[in-house]
Amino acid sequence: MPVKLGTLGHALLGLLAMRPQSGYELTRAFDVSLANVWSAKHSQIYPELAKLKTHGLVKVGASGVRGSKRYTITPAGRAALVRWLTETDPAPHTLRDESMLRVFFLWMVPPDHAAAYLREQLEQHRTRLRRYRAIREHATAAPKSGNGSESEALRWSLIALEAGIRFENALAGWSAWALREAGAKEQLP
Amino acid sequence: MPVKLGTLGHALLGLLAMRPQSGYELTRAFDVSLANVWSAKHSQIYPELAKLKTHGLVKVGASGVRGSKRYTITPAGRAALVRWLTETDPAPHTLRDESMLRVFFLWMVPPDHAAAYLREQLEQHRTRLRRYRAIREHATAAPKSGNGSESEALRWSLIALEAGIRFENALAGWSAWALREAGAKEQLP
DNA sequence: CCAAACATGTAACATGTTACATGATTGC
DNA sequence: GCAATCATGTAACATGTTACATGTTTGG
Repeated sequence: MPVKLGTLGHALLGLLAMRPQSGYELTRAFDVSLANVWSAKHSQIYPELAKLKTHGLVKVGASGVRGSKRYTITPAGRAALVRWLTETDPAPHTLRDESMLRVFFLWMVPPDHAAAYLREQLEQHRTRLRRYRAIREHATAAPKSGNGSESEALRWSLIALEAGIRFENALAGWSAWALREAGAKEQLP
Repeated sequence: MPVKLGTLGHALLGLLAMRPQSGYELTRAFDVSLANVWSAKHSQIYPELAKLKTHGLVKVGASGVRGSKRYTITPAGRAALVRWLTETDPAPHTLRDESMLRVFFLWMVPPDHAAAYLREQLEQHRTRLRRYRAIREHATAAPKSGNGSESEALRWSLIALEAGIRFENALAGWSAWALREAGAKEQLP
């Protein structure tokens, strides 16, 4: 019977399918490119890599200069990843958004505080939007060589990035609208 | 020293601030209105309510006909909720979106499967969009009486709903764009 | 030399999910 | 009578976070 992996295990396999990496590099990947869709700390990643290794889905190659372990995906690992992508449905809606949850309860605080909250949300969405756009401009400008896997993976990461851009743009628009909508009550004497 | 509550505890206080409810009703609230921003199962809710009660943030009134317990928020509970809203920052970006994570790895599967995946995402976003719009149309049409808290809470839940509508709309647009973008490679001979 | 970044791991705790367990009421 | 819904709880397991713990290398 094959191992039952969670989302984290598959995410690690997906990152290793692009190129072999160390646990440290994988940890950084969760902090940067993947940060907006999934996150994981190194304390969760190292044990999970050990688990993947036990089940033959990855293997460790030569140690790097500072004692780093280079993990490589095995054919069995690739097969497991493709099965996950083709034969299982994404866990329905794992969205947990504390920022939006708070909006439901803003009627409890003074109107000026609610407005301040929305203004801050607006600023945050705009900041992320600028950052994402900068990344996109940078990535599409660079010629970017590499093996086939890496350039194909880059192509799809840009597609995901576009989702982030549209998402932040929509939510920035919403924040501005909500700010007007929230104030509407007070405008009237 | 005051209790340290997680997001769930505050979400329960927020729901109880609108009106007293039973654990069962709160469970349903997480399945419907709040489902898109936060979720919780009854097995997590009942113990958390007990914890809130222990710390005097809620109290139980008369039992309902089928042995249901009517939880009511206390002044201390309201104070704790307001403190959370005004004095703490939202946990930075708790977004976990398995559907979008998978997009990063779609280069691994045959192009027709990747396209099928995106088409399914498009359908799901459109479906939710229709559902949200229906809820908005229904809610804005109804006169909806109730106590002050409830109508103010409704006002803010509609503001949150608008975010959901704009979000699904943006992501539906993205899905359609991604479908074209993904196919672009194959079009060329 | 020393701080920052590289690099890996474990332990304790918090949160969240699935499965087990039980019983009452309503509508057909 | 019986199925669906209402109603509450616990136990076992899985996942995720914070804190503890240690050692290397590079660059200024």
